[in-house]
Amino acid sequence: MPKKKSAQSGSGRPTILQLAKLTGFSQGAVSRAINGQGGISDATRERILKAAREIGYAPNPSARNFKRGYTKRIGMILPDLANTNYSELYENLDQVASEAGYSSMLALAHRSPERERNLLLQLSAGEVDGLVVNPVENLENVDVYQKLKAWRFPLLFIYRGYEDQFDSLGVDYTFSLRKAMQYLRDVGHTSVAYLGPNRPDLPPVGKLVEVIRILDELGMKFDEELSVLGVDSAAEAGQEAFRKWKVLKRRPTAVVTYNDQTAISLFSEAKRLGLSVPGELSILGSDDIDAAEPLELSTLRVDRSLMARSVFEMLDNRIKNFDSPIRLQSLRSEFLLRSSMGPPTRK
Amino acid sequence: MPKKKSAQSGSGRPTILQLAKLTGFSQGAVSRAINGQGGISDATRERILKAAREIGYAPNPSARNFKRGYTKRIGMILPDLANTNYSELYENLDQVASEAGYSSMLALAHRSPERERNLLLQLSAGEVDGLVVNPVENLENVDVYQKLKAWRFPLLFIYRGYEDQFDSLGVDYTFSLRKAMQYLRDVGHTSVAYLGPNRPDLPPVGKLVEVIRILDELGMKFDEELSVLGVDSAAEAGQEAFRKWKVLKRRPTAVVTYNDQTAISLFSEAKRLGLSVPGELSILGSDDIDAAEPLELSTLRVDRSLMARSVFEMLDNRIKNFDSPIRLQSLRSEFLLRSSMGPPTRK
DNA sequence: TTGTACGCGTTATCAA
DNA sequence: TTGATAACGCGTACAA
Repeated sequence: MPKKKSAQSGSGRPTILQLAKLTGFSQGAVSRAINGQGGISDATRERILKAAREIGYAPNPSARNFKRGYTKRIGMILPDLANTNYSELYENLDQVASEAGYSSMLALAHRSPERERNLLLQLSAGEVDGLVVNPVENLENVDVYQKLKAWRFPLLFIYRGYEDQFDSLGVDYTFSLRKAMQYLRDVGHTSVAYLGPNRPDLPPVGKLVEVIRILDELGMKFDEELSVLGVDSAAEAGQEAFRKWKVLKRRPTAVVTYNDQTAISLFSEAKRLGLSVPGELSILGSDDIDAAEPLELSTLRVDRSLMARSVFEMLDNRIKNFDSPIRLQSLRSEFLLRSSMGPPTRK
Repeated sequence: MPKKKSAQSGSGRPTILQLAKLTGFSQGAVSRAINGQGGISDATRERILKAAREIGYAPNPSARNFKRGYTKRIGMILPDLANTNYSELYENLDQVASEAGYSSMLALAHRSPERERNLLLQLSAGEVDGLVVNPVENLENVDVYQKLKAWRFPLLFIYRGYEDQFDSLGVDYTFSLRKAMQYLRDVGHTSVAYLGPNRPDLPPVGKLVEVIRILDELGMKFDEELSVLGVDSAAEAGQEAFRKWKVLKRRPTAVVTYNDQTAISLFSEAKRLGLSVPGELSILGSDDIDAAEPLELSTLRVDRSLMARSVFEMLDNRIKNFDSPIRLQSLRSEFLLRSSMGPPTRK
């Protein structure tokens, strides 16, 4: 544990007091110079800033934040950085925030609701001025969200909303999914299966609902029997799917997957078994992660730079005006046709 | 800008004082209870902690860090999160740190030396107890590094060292590269070309040096003429390479690339041109990013979980004992043979 | 075992 | 334009 260094010890970093002593001005003058405020002559500001640069003085952020009561920093809580979706979103948010004079902070919940809870409580206690959260699970930490709201702490949810009580920014897959399904129909597919983590014993949620509804709209069949639900690990989704189809002695001609990782797993397994993609199996992923493009995987993409801008804009607005009305926004995703989708080969 | 809320206003978060008033104990007692220290009876500790949980009290981190003089937090400065290499390394570091009772903080330099400079100065001023840095460029910010050292601030460099003046953790490609080159020789390749950002007008550095040396050792030829140096963008490396080879009317049978992104670009272009990989072109990448595995790209990999553990261990050691001797450590990488490398087809 | 009081480095208010 | 000074919330030394 590093001992706290006393201010007069020569070794530690310089404080505002040392800079004051060095330049001969008062603490207050130095503070005004550093923070670019008025009430100081250009000459003294110049001299103070020059000295600051020379000795490498930077204000102690803890002391500054503590005193100010705000940080000019926003935080983002994500489950992990497992796919490009997250890392690129954060990268963009950091960029946007810094252009607007904020800094940013990333915290990982590592898929643990308890850790999310602690992060929420700690970060909101003065580490950041506002928080954008992709919640790990559904209803685990709602009490904390409510508490933060009662404390007037700005909170924005992404990818999921909370009963219109908080700002939220989601992704709308309806349009892109419809385009994708239309394409499949147009090239000759009549039914489509699904591969994803949805629990088979519960009513369908999320993207699966949309798929079913859209297929119905388009007069196509959702092949429930050949769908593979409840796959826990994206990495093994492909093997699991082919195992099921082997037992059934039947295969779908087209599969919509939960995300690109799942799709790639399916794709790899198909290749391994010597199947032609898209001839014998058309595959649609989702997210457009890095690996999707070189593999020529069709996917659904949301503009992550735009998403970052929206996220920042919404949160910044809530920070500046906490009592403004709740906003529920949705970003449209687009369909990227690549060669993993195409006409089925006739037997 | 959020106005600072006064402590007595009912809306903001509770402070230690409010918790004291609520429970009827003093500020000091509450502090001791929260921090699990002695000098307090179990009964009162119990009651205070219970009340804290109920109202969701969490100590203000700025105030706490400010007072303590340390943060129990480490920081990591990376150029970006462009590849799995970085995001996974940070993810692992965060995990390791939190297991050791630290929190962690990620900052992105966005490839700007100036931004790196500011981050270095700000974060070291009391945001974190130590910093691990993957420096953006070579000698731009050395003065800051020196200054931090003079201030006794713990600093660890990764992927690059600074003249034995700072702890550093690098990656040693010698062994894995030799294995890869041996494999190429054994299956019948006699010469190897290189594709990467190295400036063609300067003496070779980094991995290229190793490649040349190892090929020489193994009695193989480094094909300088067919090598493509100075490629600025990894995404367009493949096109650039084939353009050069078209002019020369000659192609290498095996190419070592700077990293997986470069390799994938080459791979994609080869496929687009109808070439067989590895028959007509063997390709070696480096980093083992997510996209490498489904593409069956051979690559060089360093165990990122091990790397994170080493990083933390070294930095933690420097934090706890600043005057311990400098450590220069190197992690061995391993060769992953996948189907992008194989025997050349005879004409 | 408990409570009181001081100071950490900074910003901001007020008087000079 | 300047300098002195009062907080900010917390941890802790010391007094009770």
